[in-house]
Amino acid sequence: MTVQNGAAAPEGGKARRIYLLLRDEILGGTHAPGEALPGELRLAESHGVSRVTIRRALDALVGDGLVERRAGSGTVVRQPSSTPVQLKADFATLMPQLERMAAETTARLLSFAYVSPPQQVGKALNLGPDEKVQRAVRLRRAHDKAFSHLTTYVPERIAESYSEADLASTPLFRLLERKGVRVDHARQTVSAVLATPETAEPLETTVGAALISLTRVVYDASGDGIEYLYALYRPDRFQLEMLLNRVGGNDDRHWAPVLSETTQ
Amino acid sequence: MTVQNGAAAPEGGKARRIYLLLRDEILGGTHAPGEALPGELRLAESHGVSRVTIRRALDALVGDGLVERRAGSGTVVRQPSSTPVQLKADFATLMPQLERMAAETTARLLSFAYVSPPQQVGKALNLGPDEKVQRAVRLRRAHDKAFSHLTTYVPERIAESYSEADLASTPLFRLLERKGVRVDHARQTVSAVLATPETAEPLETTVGAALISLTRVVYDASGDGIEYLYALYRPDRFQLEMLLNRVGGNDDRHWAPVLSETTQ
DNA sequence: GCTTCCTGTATCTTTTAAAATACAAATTTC
DNA sequence: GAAATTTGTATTTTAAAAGATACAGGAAGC
Repeated sequence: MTVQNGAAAPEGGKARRIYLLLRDEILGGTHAPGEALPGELRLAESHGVSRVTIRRALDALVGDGLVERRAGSGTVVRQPSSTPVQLKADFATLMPQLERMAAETTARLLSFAYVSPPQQVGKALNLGPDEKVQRAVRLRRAHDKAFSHLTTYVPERIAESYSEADLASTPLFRLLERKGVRVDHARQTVSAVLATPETAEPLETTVGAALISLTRVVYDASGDGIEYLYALYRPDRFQLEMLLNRVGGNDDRHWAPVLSETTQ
Repeated sequence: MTVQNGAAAPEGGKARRIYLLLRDEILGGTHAPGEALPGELRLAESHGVSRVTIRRALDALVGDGLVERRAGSGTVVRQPSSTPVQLKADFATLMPQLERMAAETTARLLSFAYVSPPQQVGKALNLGPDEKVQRAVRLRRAHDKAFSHLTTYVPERIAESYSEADLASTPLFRLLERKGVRVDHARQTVSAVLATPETAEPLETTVGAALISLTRVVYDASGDGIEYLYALYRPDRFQLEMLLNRVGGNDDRHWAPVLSETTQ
């Protein structure tokens, strides 16, 4: 990553790079709705490319409905008429959020199979070398817009207590507790990844777009891994949010998450 | 984003796209260290490009020191010798973590100025139309490797109580409390963005790489905004982690974050 | 030792992207 | 209404990326 002595990273289409950057900035709020972007000539100069290239990037943004151009006037960020509702999940109390959310959202099962676990999954769940896992890939939509791509791995011995049909209708969580698994604690990690051809397509986005990734490993009371979740979220349609309070006395002031109801 | 009626997004350099994807997968653990990648021919087929293009992408990975190639044998993911230490921060108790971390890390001030706030910042801090803010951009390194890029906005009336030199030596947080600001609560949001030319360079990464973004707004007891933080993290050098416990009785079982010491 | 599967290397062609440039037309500003 | 600024459009040229193809050479399995 740091070492750049060998071959340099391929530059890649400049128009596309600028398209992705501008899109990111617009969705991220750097360019607020209603605000005019810098002129094409200015953009060309600041990005070190020709105006034609800037134009190609802007064409794509117009195609996405993110900006409007007016000859002679400028290019303006559109009001996000189509996505006024952005889903938010609270970090601190994640599950209840998700369960409540499940009412408004639909989940589609994209794939379902028993496979040998990827190395990292086997390690996290502490599986034997020949133990198999059930892998399920689901796509969640809200208001007919895909916002998350979930891949779950469950050890075969636990997974065999429910069917594919159960999974399609009931949250995995409920199924496990019904079976008598005593869910105890979990560890989750948040990161960022690029959309691949496999994940971009169901999420209705572009290869190379930034996605939030969340990895969660759930354990039972005895410390055995129960479930490995790898979730991808479109940052423009889903946010992970959390409230913190400053607590404690003078010597030990620190932050603690607010556990009450959802923010907002 | 969804609407693809207008101009399609520019395709962009395929070699670069594949380079970024493979890099992402390697750093994300999909291809474990020591494991052989699929052969060039296989990769070419699965990505729908020629072998030459795959080769260009792999060349760049070799240049980054992420993979090793052996003629006749294959291409293998290298053991990450250079970055064995990955920093982790706990979400639930973020600040203590950061303060402790500050001991091992260095921070460099990249820019310091009083400016008119971006629209989103002004709104979040509930500033008047002509109120200015102090903007400071800092770069954090650990073991000589940059891992985070921080931009903070503080209303002018609060910021004027400390100098640029203070900021370089003392955490912003301490400065505020010393001044008598009663830090009360905060709201933070995690997302994912692409590295821009401006952020990629100091973070020693590539334009178009995925970065974790964290936005935090800190309020005082009366609800006034004190600080707006926009942080970018390299996902390969920094992780946001959090432990959860399953708590509550039968009727109201839910998750609660573990507040004790760091995980790991 | 033979076969198979892989990477290394080289050349040539085709395709695509980017740049340079010029000018028309709409809009704002003064 | 003149000037300046901005987007719209078109053409030509240049540069870069991708593809197709062929063959040499190392490594592993049988």
